[in-house]
Amino acid sequence: MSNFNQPTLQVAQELLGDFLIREIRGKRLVGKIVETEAYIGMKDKACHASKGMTERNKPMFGPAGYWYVYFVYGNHFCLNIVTEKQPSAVLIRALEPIKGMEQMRKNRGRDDLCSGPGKLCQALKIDKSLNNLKACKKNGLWIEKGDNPPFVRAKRIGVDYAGRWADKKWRFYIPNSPFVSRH
DNA sequence: TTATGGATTAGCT
DNA sequence: GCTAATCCATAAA
Repeated sequence: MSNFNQPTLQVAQELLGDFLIREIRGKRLVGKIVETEAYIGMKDKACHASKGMTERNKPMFGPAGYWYVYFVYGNHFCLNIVTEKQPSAVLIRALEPIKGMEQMRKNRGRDDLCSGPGKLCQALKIDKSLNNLKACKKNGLWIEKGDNPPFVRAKRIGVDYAGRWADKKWRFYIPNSPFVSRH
């Protein structure tokens, strides 16, 4: 996946199997993307952009291919890649750790490394300093193409407040992977 | 200036 | 299965 300026559902599906690469002081942490969710436009009540542009969500109103990182529940960061023209993004929910597991384990303080949006941000040291930066090597966080695996689609998680939008099957993951988030 | 609640996680029953 | 923890962004006043 290199062009994020295309329909969000398509980006969310094509990202599965791609590699998320984090480079810190020359050291690389690598994970394969195994779970994503699409948040699409201002009508989608589950999407932060549905309330209009705010200080927090403004990266989604910018160009595709930029990171949208936000803080939730007083504890956790979530990593999204901005897509297409309308304010939309794909939430990266889980990774299969590929490289740099020792460092991830240090960052996390436990063996459960990347099986959730908050977990993978902690494992890869992703925080608001990356917010609204382009996904490229220069910024130390980018995506490289991998093989497209078979996947299934399901309802998004944690958005029950969004009414009928909560029923949209806009979550994609690799079935039977031990690395996807629980629930 | 104050109040509210969340795109979660960890720990416990 | 259930829920406390935790704090920033947002909305209300």
